[in-house]
Amino acid sequence: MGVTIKDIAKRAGVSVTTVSRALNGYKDIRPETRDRILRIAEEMNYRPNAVARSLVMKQSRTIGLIISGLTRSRAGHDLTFNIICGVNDRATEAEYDLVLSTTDPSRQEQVPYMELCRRRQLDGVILMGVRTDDPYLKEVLEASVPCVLIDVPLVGEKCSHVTLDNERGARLAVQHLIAEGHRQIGMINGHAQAFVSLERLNGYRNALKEAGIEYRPERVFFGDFEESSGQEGVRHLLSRFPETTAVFCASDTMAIGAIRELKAMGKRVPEDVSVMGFDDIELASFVTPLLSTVHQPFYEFGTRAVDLLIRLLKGELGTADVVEPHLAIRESTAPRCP
Amino acid sequence: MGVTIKDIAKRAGVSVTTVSRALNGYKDIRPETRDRILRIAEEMNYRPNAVARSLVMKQSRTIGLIISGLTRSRAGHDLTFNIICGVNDRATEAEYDLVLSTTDPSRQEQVPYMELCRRRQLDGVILMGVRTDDPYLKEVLEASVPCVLIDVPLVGEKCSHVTLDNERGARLAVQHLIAEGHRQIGMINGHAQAFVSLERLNGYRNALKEAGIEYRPERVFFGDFEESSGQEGVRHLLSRFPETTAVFCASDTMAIGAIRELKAMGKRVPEDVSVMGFDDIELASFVTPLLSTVHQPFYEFGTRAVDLLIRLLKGELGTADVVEPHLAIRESTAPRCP
DNA sequence: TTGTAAGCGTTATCAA
DNA sequence: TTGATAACGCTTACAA
Repeated sequence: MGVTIKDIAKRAGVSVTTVSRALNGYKDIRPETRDRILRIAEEMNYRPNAVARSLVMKQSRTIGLIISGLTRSRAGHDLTFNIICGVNDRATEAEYDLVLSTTDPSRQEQVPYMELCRRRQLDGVILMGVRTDDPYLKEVLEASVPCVLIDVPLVGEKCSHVTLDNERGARLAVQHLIAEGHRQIGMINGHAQAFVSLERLNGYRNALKEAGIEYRPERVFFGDFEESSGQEGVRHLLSRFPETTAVFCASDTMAIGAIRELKAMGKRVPEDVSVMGFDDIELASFVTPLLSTVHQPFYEFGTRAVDLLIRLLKGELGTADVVEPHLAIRESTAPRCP
Repeated sequence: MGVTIKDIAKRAGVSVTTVSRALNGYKDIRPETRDRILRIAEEMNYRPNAVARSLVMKQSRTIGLIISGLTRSRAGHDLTFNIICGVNDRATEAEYDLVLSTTDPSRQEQVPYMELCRRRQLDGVILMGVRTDDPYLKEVLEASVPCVLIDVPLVGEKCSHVTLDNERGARLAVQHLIAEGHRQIGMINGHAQAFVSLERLNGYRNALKEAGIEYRPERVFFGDFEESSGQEGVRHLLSRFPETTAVFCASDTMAIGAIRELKAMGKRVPEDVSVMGFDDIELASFVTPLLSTVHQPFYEFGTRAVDLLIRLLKGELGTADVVEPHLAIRESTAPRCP
């Protein structure tokens, strides 16, 4: 089937060593010999066997993209997809192959992190979707395989991460609401097992504090990033605090749910209640009203993750890459009506 | 670093052959020996090296998902993502690893199809996004590596495909429009290099023919599946045929563009003009008005593609898997106003 | 500048 | 039931 360097060696009347040297661009080889070998390889339509090479080189030029809970959440589609694209594009540029792998906490106990890496001789791993209580987490830090986490603020010798400055993003969002005159501001957060939820909550608290508004924990509803929990959150929040004029949501998907529920309750958005999202998914620019939100450059998260990983692969120490958030103000927020 | 069967052999006082046999569940081995080896492997935290195994077995238990033009089109996000999820889930179930790879026609001339397969010893490939004029196409049919195409109606000895019955889907869509009283029906098609465009055009023609409505080629605008070409299509169609009361679009994304443009022209949807989409992407259920469209089960395309591939891998002959379309009628279509 | 030979971790063939 | 040994396709000391 496949042409091997042995075949080329035979045809060129040299040893496999020489062929290997020619193919890999070593210079301790006579130019004519090299050219002849290259020509023959071309003629025979030779393709190197990456598997054999991996075996001897002990590295595969392959990186793993491990996504925890891929299909389970509908909320993360746009987000996940764009990260995948970013990772893929940058990995391709850098001539790394990409193996896609998904898990969920239940599966991880049988198939530990390292198994995935070792089995495929992955040079490095990009890991996303892990929760604070995820069993992978401790493995990652101890592991010998370089790893880049997305949205998990961990740094180790062989471990970097990329994430938005979530505290700042949330703070900007709530500051905006406050600047528009709102003071009765509720929050619909993600679940407490996501690092970003905690950070966004801090941003919310800090913005209130700065403005001299009392923080009340009962004003924060913990959902799960999905649309239905946005609806739930609104019901919960508005039944307890009917005076609420603005809601800050930790995801666009929940913001969409919130708006849906507000409409169902006969409230107008943004006239009666302003709603601020987080993520800036594609949908945010299509729903009615258009969503005001905190923009996250997901595609760039992907490319940056690969860059971080490549640096780790070169032996550099782990580091954090925190990207600056910025607001995308559209139609779902407005000055408080007097 | 890694524990190998050699290490186990040494510790167990047997040969590597015996270890291999024990690990692979052969029965020509004394149970006690086997159990002892298994226990030792467990103790030493042994993980098989898939790379070494691939080299000797000449198969990798890996399938390639090759996507042509992944990032270029914004239109295909939801579609592509769901197919990826389906492929991934099913592949994982069947214990195949997945390598993700993207190309575009320009890159293909340097990196031919077979190179990808051979380099990674892929057992099989799932290929999507290819156009009628794609250089990969002839390679695929000649290649020795089993391949499943998505939305490309090709069958070969080692080549299957999965696709919607696009002709039928389009026909149902246009029949619905006709049943609602429309007779002045334009079509905004995808580009002519997509197989599905041709099939959907046939569906449109056939539905008209059945109803005794004259087919006029000028009523068909060829776009590129993207939103902007939906807008363009509407401008084009309505300037020539102001009497148009319904537009059938070959993608939801174009339908959204079409609606946007109609609104900009001061037309109401669906009161003045009905708009029918195709795909049933997530967005279709969020835009205003909600999109009437032809549903495509993308996730299932992914799982079915893997199933087809596995059958090919078992030596079965290539086959077609054509899935039945069904309509999702929402708000963007309505009976023609008298 | 080139070749010999060992080795990467595994499976497979053949004898014992 | 077990063990040498070769093989998979490649890289790399080391020697010539």
